Amino acid sequence: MNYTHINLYDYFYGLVKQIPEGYITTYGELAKALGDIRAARAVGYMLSINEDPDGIPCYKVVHTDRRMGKYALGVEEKARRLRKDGIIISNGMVENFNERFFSDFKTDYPLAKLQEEQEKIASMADFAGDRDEENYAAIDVSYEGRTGYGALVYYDSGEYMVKNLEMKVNFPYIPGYLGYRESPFIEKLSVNVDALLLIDANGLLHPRKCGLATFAGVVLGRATIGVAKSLLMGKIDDTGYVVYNNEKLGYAINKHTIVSPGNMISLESSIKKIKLLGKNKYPAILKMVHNETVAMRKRRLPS
DNA sequence: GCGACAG
DNA sequence: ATCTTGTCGC
Repeated sequence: MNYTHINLYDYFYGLVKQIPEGYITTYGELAKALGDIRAARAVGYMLSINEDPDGIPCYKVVHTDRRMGKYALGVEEKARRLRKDGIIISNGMVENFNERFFSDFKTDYPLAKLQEEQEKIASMADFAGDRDEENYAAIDVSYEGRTGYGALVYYDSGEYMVKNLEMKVNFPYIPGYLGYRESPFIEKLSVNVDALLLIDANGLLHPRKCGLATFAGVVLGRATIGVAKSLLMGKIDDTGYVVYNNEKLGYAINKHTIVSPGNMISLESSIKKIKLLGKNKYPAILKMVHNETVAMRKRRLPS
């Protein structure tokens, strides 16, 4: 199945260029123009790694509470550039904020559209049944800026096999949209690997029931289980289930091992599988693949 | 004012 | 995830 492959970095930098001369906006307002306020931190991140500070005027972006915010070339330089545009700065705060606030972005709210797509993908997911594969594989990705270092560790009758993949990413980390960032890695790494896929993320346990494990599972037509290291949403009840809106969407093997079904498997069967892999601990194969991605990144980053 | 916010 | 350019809600 196909899904939207948007370059959110390019789209975002295009929005920043829309801020008119003499105006400022906020991290949050840019996030809303992208289609989701939850992207506010990603806005700051994308500005921070912007390679063209003269072409893309990130100094025009400030905090919602009027604080000036940070700048790669230093806050002094940010203040200098803002003052040159007629923005009044005192004590690190924007004084003429209301008069100079720009929010009229020309946008079609891409993240809002991706949310609709996630709902559609979730409706195609299969959260029922057992799996009888003996073989399983785990996938993870580590990052340095826009470069992702992905790995797959495949277990087959006593043997471990490793695959690696280095790729540029066009989508930042935004809570709730991990599928759009990491699915390309899962797609390429899992080719010709006949195994149940363990994904370092959630599946069903997601605001739109479309965490990375589900997203990639449906898109690739593969069986997946999500194993996250922390809670995205919901509460762990006294029997270990993660409950959200009175629905059991996941299960906490422990505080740092949160299981939820991805695709072609039930929650109960997912729990059984992960418990089999390592008693009540985080599965060793996920630890292995994570270590592998970190090693890849450090190899490429001699420090 | 502090926590929530997959990776 | 890395090593830091956020915002909202309790």
